[in-house]
Parts: sequence; C-alpha cells; structure tokens
Amino acid sequence: MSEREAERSVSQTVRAQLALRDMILSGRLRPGERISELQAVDITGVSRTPVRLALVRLEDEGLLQAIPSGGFMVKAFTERDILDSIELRGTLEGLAARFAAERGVSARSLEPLKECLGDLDQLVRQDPISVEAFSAYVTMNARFHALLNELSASAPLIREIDRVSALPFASPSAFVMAQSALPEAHQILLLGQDHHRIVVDAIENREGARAEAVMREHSRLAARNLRLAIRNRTHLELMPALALLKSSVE
Amino acid sequence: MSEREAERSVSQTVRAQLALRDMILSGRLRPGERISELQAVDITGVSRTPVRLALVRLEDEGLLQAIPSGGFMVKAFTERDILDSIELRGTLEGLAARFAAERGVSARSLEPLKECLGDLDQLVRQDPISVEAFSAYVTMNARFHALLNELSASAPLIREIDRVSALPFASPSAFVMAQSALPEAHQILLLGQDHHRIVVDAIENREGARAEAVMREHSRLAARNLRLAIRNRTHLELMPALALLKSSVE
DNA sequence: ATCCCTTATAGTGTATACATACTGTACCCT
DNA sequence: AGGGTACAGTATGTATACACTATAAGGGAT
Repeated sequence: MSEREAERSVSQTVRAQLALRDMILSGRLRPGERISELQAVDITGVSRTPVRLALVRLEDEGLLQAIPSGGFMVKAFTERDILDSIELRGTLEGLAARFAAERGVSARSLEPLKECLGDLDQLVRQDPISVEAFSAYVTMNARFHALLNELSASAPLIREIDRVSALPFASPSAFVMAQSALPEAHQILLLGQDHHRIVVDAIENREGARAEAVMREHSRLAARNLRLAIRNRTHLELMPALALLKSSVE
Repeated sequence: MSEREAERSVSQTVRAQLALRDMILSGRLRPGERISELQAVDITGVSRTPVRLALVRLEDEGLLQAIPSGGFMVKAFTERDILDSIELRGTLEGLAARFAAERGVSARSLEPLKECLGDLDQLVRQDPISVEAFSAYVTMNARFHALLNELSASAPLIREIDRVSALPFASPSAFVMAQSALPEAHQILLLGQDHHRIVVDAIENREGARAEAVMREHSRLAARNLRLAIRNRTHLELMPALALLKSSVE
C-alpha cells in the first residue's frame, strides 16, 4: 500500500489528532498556549469539524485543557504532576497484579507472559546494551505490561490504566530511552527485570499483596530514571514528553 | 431567571448530553443498543453537530462504546465490572488519602473536612433516619469525599477519581439511597461514618498506610450495599444505574 | 489623564448540505 | 436451491456558511 493510500485510509479526525499531538509533544506548541480552531485548521489542513473532534479527544487524553469561555490550551504539567502520574500508574498496575493473583490465572494464560519475560531476559543479559537492544526493550516491556494488565480480567481497570499510560511521561517505557545514556543504565534495567520476575512468581503463587507491592515499587524506577535524566540534562532530546513541563528545564 | 432563559444559557451540546444520559440511565436506551446520530437528533431536538460532541463525551464518560465501523452503542456492564469499578475508586481514594497523610496538610485546610464530618455526625445520629436525612447524607457525603480528594493536592489523581466516580454505579453515594430501604441501613451508615472519622485522624497524624487502608475498606461498603440491595430486589428503582447491567436483574 | 462605552475583530457554537462507507435485501446466475 | 453480486437505503465523515459571544482597542466624555 502506498503512503498516499495509507493516509487516505485513516479519518481526517485521526490525522488531525496525530498532527496536533506531534506539535504539542515536540514543543512547537508551548504549554499554556491557546490553540484556536482556525489555527489547528491551518496546521492540519482539515476542516473545522474533524479538528474540533481531534481537540476534544486530545483534551480527554490530557494533553489539552478546556478554557471556560470556550476553546482549548496546551496543558502545562509540573514535575510533581509527572511524578504523581507515574505513582498513579504504579498503583493501578499494582491493583491489576493483585486481581490476577487473588482471582487466579490459568497456567495457559500465564504462558505468553513467561515467554515475554524470557525475551526480556535475553535483552538485558547483554553488556553493554546496544541502542537497538534498548529500543527492542521498550517494545517488549510495553508488551509485558499489557499482558500483565490483561491478566486482571477487569475491563474497567484496563481502561483506566490505558488512559493513564497514554500520558507521554507516565507510560511504563517513558524514560527507558533516556536511561540508555546513563551510566547506571544497565543496573536499573536489571532491577526492573527482577520486578518483572517477582510479579509473575507472585501471581503464580496467588500472593496478592506481594504482586501489588512489587508493581508499585516497579513504577518508582521510572520516577528514578526521570530524576536522573533531568539532573544529567544531557539527553533531554530522548524525552520529548518534557516539552509539557510548566517551567521548562531546558 | 425563567426556565426558558436557563435552558438557553447552556449549550446545545450539554443539553444533548444530559438528555441522552437520562435516556440511558433510565433504561429507555438498552445496553448494547446502537444509538444512531439521527435518532439522537430526534431525541434531543438539536442538530447533528452538537449531538456528535455529546456522543463523544458520553463515550469518554464510559456510558457509550464506540463501534469499530463507526457510531456508538450503549455500554453494557457486568456485576463484576461494577464491583471492580467500586474497588478502583476505593484504591484511588486510598492513594489520595495516603498522599494527604504523607505530605502533610495544614490545620487550616483540614477545617472544612472536620466541619463536614461534624455535619455528617448530626445526620447519622438520628434513629430512625428520615428519607430527607438520607438525601442530605448523600449530598454531604459527596462533599466529604471531594474535600478529602482535594487534600491530596494532586491534580492528575483528582482528575482520575472524578472520572471513575462519574460512572453512576461507582460514585461514593451510588447505593446510599438504596440502603434507606434496608433494615441494616443505620448500622452501615454508622460504619461508613467511622471510616470517615478514622481517615481524618490518620491524615492528621500522618499515618499514610492507615489512611490508605481505611479508604479502600470504605469503598467495600458500597459493594456490600449493592449486593444487599440486589438480593432484596425490592427497591431497584432507587438504583437507576443498574439499567446498565448486561443481563438485567429486574 | 483616567475611566467607560462603543465598535470592530476573532473565535467558538450550531445547522445543514454533500460525500462516502457500510449493511441488508433482492434478484440473478450457476 | 444456494450463493454471489448489485443496488438501495441508511449511517457516519466532512466541509462550510451563518450566528452569537467574548475580548481588546480606540475614542470620547468627565
């Protein structure tokens, strides 16, 4: 399929949403800045109707904020907001792990998770870890978390986790790439992988409290990465999400 | 202000949203049923543009589900979904209470909460409790929970709590009115009020774990109410939210 | 000089017409 | 008789014109 056809296959609304999200995350639209519908029309090239839907969706996503008198502005986040969002995700993933453990999961449904765990093991075993391996880790890590959440078998919970993780700085892999530039990188990856192993073990043995606790702690690794990366300041380009910070650290 | 003027003061979008929500919660639109935009236009009397926005908002709210090929249908919930949503709210409110306790709150900001606690005390002290008092309890209870959540001083967390609580069966007061018809009513209300007292105490003494645990347990009261009310089956009209149940219990 | 009022402008809210995609049915061909 | 295709009807997707509201700037009066 040609690129042109591929572009045609998605709706104008989705296209506008992608374009605007890109503008926001890349920092070309600054936090606090108002986005008028006409401006968004200019940016995206589609008409006001789909632009409006895209803006509503982005508000829902948490990237935009409604202005009381109408219209939208780019949402600004404090560092505290980001840390809280990470803690929030950890809490929800902890609940998912506890549900899985307490309610029990079949050996069969645990298989894909264990397989994923093995793949991650292969990746973190390298020393030093190549940039490609980091990239592969991000993908596989996202898969691991998705599988884990599904084990909760709770549609309302999964819905909320997906929602929180949609924030660019709250997803499980948000700051993994930033790690790749840090000296502590390998050690942190090994710690994270140990958490993964523990949570699978806990679920298998129906240890709800343990499963919940380790997932909460797991999210703290992301918080730690964030702080390290900000302090080092060297590889901010690996964390586009920080464009949303209220008083930019750059 | 006349009713006509009041109606004019809200946008067509909001009006459509209210009308459709009412239709869904009252059961006139059944779970799984598709809502076409034209049908929604007939129901609400506004044109397709605001109807569409209202449908998107209701999807976001969780009452509707997008159909892959386009359009929306009324979402159906299982009893498990409802119980999970209640647990979810409890977990989030627990996190809010822990944040408040760990980070500390000023005596001044705790005042409104204590005042609210006192008002609730007055209400539950009556025996038997009048229906009016039950109704007042619902209002005051909602206020207490809102104040508590604000003490977390975490915008991302409050946002999620509000979102989850917007589900008609997950809010802190969802099944309080149903209680009013139960013999166990007064006892359950007293238990709930004790939870309220404990969480304030825990926050004051910066006992994060205790504050979190009691809010989690607190949400279980709602789950208990739900089960009791369903078993008794006598006052289902007090719980309009149950219109969303997949295989209706009626 | 300052404050208020008027006016112009830009932006959102709404309605509607047109385009396109999907679905179900009926008819025809095999 | 069964299956496939074509067509009609209905749905959503999109563009645009018009209406109304908020806001800011400029001019006049005090």
